[in-house]
Amino acid sequence: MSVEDKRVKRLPREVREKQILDAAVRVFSEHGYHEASMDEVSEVAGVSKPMIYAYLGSKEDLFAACIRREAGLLMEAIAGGVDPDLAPDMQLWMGLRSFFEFVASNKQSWRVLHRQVISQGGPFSEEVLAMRTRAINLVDALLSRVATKKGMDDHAQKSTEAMSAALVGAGESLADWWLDHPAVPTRTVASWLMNLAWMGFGDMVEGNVWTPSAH
Amino acid sequence: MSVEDKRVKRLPREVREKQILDAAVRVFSEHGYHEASMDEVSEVAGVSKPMIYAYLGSKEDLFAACIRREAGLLMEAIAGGVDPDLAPDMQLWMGLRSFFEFVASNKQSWRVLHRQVISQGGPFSEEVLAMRTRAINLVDALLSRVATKKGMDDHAQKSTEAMSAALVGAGESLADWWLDHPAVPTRTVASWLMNLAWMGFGDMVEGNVWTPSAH
Amino acid sequence: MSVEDKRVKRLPREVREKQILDAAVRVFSEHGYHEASMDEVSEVAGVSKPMIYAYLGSKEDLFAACIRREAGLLMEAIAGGVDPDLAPDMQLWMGLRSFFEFVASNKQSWRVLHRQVISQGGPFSEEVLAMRTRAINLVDALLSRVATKKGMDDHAQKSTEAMSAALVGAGESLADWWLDHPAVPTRTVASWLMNLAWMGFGDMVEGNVWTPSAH
Amino acid sequence: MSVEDKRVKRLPREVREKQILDAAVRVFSEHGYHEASMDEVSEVAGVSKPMIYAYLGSKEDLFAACIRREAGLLMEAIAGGVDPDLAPDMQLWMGLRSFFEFVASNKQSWRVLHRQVISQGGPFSEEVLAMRTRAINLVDALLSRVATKKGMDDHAQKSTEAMSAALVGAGESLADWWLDHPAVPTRTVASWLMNLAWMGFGDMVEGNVWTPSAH
DNA sequence: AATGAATGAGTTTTCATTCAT
DNA sequence: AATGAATGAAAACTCATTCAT
Repeated sequence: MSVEDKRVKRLPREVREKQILDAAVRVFSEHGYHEASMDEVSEVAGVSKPMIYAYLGSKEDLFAACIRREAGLLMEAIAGGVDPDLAPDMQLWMGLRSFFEFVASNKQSWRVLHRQVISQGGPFSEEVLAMRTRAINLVDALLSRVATKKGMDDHAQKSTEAMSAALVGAGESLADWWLDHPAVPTRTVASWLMNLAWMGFGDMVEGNVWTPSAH
Repeated sequence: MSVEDKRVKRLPREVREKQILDAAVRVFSEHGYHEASMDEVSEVAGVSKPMIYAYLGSKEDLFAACIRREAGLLMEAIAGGVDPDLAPDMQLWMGLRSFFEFVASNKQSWRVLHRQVISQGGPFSEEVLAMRTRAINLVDALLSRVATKKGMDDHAQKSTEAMSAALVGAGESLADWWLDHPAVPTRTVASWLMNLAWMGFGDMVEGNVWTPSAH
Repeated sequence: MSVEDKRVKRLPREVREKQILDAAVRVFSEHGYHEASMDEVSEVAGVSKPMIYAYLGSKEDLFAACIRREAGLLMEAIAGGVDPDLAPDMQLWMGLRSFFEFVASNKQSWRVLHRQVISQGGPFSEEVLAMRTRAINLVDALLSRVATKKGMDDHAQKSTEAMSAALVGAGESLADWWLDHPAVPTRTVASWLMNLAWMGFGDMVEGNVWTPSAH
Repeated sequence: MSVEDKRVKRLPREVREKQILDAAVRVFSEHGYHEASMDEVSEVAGVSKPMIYAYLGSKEDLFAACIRREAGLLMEAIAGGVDPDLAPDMQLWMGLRSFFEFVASNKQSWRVLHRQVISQGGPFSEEVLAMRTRAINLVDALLSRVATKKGMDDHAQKSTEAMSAALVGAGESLADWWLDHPAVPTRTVASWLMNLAWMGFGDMVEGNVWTPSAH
């Protein structure tokens, strides 16, 4: 009643910006970038449109700000859950768990991040692709350490980047699947992906590969 | 020069429909559904807008038609490359190769299919999600056969669906990565994903799983 | 089955024109001029649009042709029901009966005639107003004869035209009311209007008028 | 010159809404609903189209708003001119005078009200038919009082509704005729219709009816 | 700091009409 | 005689964006 009824006036900029971003994340996550309208954002935020433009800039800018903030939160959550002194496999494991935990408790954030991820070429590619690339690089770093240690040959090493991309995609897809199957516990989903990543990659590193010729 | 310069007149409906669909796939793949305008489609197709509406219906209908056609082609390509009498791993392998071959030679088709896949909630979710679901089910069928044969327990069996979703996501992501690294040969990319899928899943089926407690 | 299934080919012009006009009357009477589309007319007529344009001209022309034909039918029906040698009141009575009979058995014709009657300024004013004027003049002629005979003064005579307009409007409105109350027999409706016209006008002619001063 | 030349800026909503409605009434009365374009309304109103949609909704809504406003004015004018304590004939007389006075001084209002009245089936039938029905009921109430007092039999009583419809139609038609003959004074037109109504109906109530058999 | 008022520029969609066969 | 193919032109409507207060 108090929140919706009477618009609070004269708030400091910081607070207003947060209000607006919260509303924007909600609206973008519900309708997607294109179907979302600035009118709805302003309504949900309880703030007039000119304020949005004054504080956050154009619709595109606003979306970018959302992505940045939510991506930052996701990355923090993962980084916070991982101890960089642990062995790579434990790091991956902790990272995956943190990722799925984040998705579970921040569905809207996840949606807004993931929904437009694919749409290359759109007006916001940069923000979104940058974030995705960061994720891939993170995984790549871990995999590379393992590969190097095990003395993997050049060709195989070059593949870690591709594997990382594949794993990130697997994670995204699995997270989506999970949203439709909420009964599955976090650690179960995480362990599925962990196995896919670790065993699949591990075998490969060890030269234990599937080949058609074997058949 | 001849196709673009001078509008060919009075073509039979079939031909025009194909022209329009071709143009639509191109335009949608370049800009995405929302940024694409019917004006541009009509221009690229060399056909006036009323023809588009007369033959293919609304923008949404047109997009759905694109998805249906391209998804059909992709599925045909895969089905055509797979011999259902082979062992599951060989089927998966052939399927993956066909998939990547299709992506390589039909970049636009792939983009238009993949681009909007994530955007749940749009007006065309149905077409697009249906296609994705078909893909997941296909993989699931293969994985399940293996799991059953190896006497996997119930819990693990239940996971095949999730694994399939993850693998499809991995495939999509890897295909995207590949578009940026065209030097990599088809069979290499395919084998990477094959290993991830087969070895990762195979280990899991055999009870050879990674667990945090081991550390 | 035969009428709808297979378009009969190579019919003489007269027949085609009738087909088209029939369809047009039906379509116009159902949707009104503006909501009606040439596509629907052509479909209902079982004739391609170019034929319509070739035979009947533009949409406006087509509508005018409908009005002309139906108005002609109505006028014929009335004229055929009236014996010009009778006394004016009997002529009016017969005319009214014929009018209501026509409305009862040609609802579509009536609708297409009446519906757009009011819309002065539209593209078809002329046809439609001409028809209405003819009707008013017909009534006027009858009323004038009576007025003259009864030695009505100039001022009152001048009023017959106005009274005729009023009576035509009353007839239209009553016909509409009747369409919603089909249980009422034709002669009852006709007699209501007859009384309104004859007694009301008759009193007036005889100087038996209502005046506010009397109260 | 000042109103049309320079667009007055930043007016309160109320004022703009009135401006828009005024313009809409004018445009609709000139071209009718279908031929009128929102572009023209916006131009005449001196307001951009988005304002129209923001304040008054769709074209249909706008038209409905016009009808409602003008019908309200007409009804008020009539109600304001009638003393409900007077005898029925005086009420009818005062009502008719008020009606014609309104038509005389609000030609546009009358046109916009009357023009589409007939077009049943359009998207706005409801507004327009509702208004007409109100008018008919008003007359019916008066006529019924008389009929009851004079001990009219059931059958005849049932006819008052039809007579009311006829009289309303007569009034509409007469008003139209009058627009083309502006020299005739208001009270003359009103008295014509009054006589038609009162004497014609009065005779009927008294059993003084015209019958064909008398001839 | 904050907003109601306002719009330019675009979108999808439809329809009367005509050409080429 | 007859039509499938084709379009120019315009209509309703929306939205991101900004001005004046």
